[in-house]
Amino acid sequence: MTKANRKGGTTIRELASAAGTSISTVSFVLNGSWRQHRIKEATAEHVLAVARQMDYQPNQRARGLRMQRSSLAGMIVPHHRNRFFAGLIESFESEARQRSLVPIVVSTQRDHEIETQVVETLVAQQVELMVIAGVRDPEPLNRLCLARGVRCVNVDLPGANTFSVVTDNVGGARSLTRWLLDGLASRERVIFLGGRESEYATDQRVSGFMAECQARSHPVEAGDVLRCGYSPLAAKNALETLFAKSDRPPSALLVNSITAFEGFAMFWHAHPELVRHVRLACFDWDPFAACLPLDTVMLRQDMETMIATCFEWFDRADERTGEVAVIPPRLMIGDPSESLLAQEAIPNADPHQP
Amino acid sequence: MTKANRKGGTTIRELASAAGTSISTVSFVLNGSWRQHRIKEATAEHVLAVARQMDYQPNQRARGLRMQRSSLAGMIVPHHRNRFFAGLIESFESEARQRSLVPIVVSTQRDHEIETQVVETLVAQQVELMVIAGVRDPEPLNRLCLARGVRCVNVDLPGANTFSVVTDNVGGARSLTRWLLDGLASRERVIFLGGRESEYATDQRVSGFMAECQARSHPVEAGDVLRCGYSPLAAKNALETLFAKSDRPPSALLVNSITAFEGFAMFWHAHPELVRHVRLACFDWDPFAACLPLDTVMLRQDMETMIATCFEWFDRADERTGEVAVIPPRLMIGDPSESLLAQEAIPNADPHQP
DNA sequence: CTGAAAGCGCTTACAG
DNA sequence: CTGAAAGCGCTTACAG
Repeated sequence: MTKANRKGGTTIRELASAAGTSISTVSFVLNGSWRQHRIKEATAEHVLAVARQMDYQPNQRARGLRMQRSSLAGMIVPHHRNRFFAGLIESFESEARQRSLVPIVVSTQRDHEIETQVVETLVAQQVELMVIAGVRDPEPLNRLCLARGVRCVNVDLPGANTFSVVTDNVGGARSLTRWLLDGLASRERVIFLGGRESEYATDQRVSGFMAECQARSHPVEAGDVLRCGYSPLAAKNALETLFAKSDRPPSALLVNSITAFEGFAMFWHAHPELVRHVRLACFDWDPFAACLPLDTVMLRQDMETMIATCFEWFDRADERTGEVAVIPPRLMIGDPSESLLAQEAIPNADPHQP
Repeated sequence: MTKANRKGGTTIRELASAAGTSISTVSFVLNGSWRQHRIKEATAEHVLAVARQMDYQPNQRARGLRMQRSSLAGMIVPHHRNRFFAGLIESFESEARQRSLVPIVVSTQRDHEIETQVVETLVAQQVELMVIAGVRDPEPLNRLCLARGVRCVNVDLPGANTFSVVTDNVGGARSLTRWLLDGLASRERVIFLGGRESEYATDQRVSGFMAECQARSHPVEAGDVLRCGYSPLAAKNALETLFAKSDRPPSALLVNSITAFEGFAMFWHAHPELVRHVRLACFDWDPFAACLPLDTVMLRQDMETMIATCFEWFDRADERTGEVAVIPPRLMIGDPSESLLAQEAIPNADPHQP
């Protein structure tokens, strides 16, 4: 009957008095446990009707306080600007919603300060689970979570003190390299471009690259692996240097990550003639990148399965501390539309633990 | 001294007893109001020390319940898969954080059911403000917010019952069209591609397109405006039809939105020869799209200013119901790197209210 | 200078 | 079949 309060809407107390019953009865009815409490069907229906009429929504914060659960699911990512993280986020949201959790995704700009601050905030909100994606050093963050009893999993870059889920970096890099080397003469040069020094994902991908070259007896020299970082500009500059001073320009390029590929695109835009006949492989996927009129193969990480694997782990109560689940990616060749893509499974994606 | 509890860490009660003082004192000290309560400096320091030692973090849910504020800031977006929404999200996060609010961004897949459900959930969490971005019909959602006293603003698509912030669609479309028509003979055909029938943004952009054509006395026929929707496939199909049956193929193309541009890229990938010499303009921006070796101009919406305008409105307490703030976008010509871009302001971005 | 107490809006034994 | 009461972890008048 009464209009909603100045703030936050109707309370259960107001609802109870409007329905002419006690607070407990309302609570039982609303939470569906009224049969067990042998509440009259008529009473239940009446309460429900009044609730609807007053447009009652329980205050989740009070509910959470009392029940010691928040119904919140937390996730941090470096940013939102590529398909890999966008895909992780959307999968996360969908899995969270399926479990009636409100997904809270926050980006942290790869800044350790912000990462720490955001994780602390989310933990203080008592999120029920936490996904930590794309963080270089997840272990301090894992500790923050675990200290307050929040289960967390690392995605993309693993950590020793909880469960982690990563792409099959070695297998993926091998497949890309295999494709690059096909039909390449052994004197033709193949380059690995992008990624960081002493970083898990790059280490793995370089080792896949090297392994495949070795298997094909394709020579690789020290200067052929350019870990110039992930930024577009750094990749572009590395390419400038490479093509400027080399008497033996590369015939094939394995680009590590879509951001480095952005740098390649910039270089190509500036010097189209230099890279016209270079074979290209990229460890990541983007619909526009896939449309560039170049001989390109891209690799799409399986974000859906990665996130599903996280939630499977959340759902079960088992430990698996330090374990790493390895998810095979997919090669994307040919038609640039995601749905219509020629997909090729990565063979023998053998799980391995660091 | 004591280790954190099984769940949720130390409580203020535990902290008080460990510090040998009362709960109130602890609370005053922690919230910085201890000077006003004339608490001894020594006591304050001691409490702080113990808090640090026990790694105390106040339970935000209890705090929020008591103080009637959540410290949460809500936002909904259709998805995370393009730079426009990614930019809006990152700006939103940054503005929210500057105000000590936890940003909660949830994507809703342009599905009205999900939109409603998510807004209800966020409102039930008593978010302190709400940004509703890219929603076709924001008014029911506005009502949900307002009914519970949550201030909300619409971004991208306006609504009548609150404040809204949109890009200068008319001015932006005019600038793109002006660029397209430059040097085009009047018998050469120019096409508007993408967007929906009877949708605010498309209506505005089409009217900007028509206005500029008229101003230049460039003829436009009925079949030259193809509102085929936003999906890549729809755009691709529209292009197939256009180029198949037309005896007079288009010389210039204004593509409405980056998703429609994806469809163009697919078409181009399939029929490179057909569009080699077509001038291209796109109402949106993407770094890879900007690298395509085509004669292209892109328009970058000013996400930062759009979100800043929302927060300015949140900060002040004024009404401005039904008002629409119009934010000028920027033309992006030439160098594909975002930071190095040749930027050109859109002239006379005159605010207009629907 | 500090503490005991009420109360934010819920849930859930417990008593009848 | 239903209600009164305790308590989740905080903040803040109020009393001393």
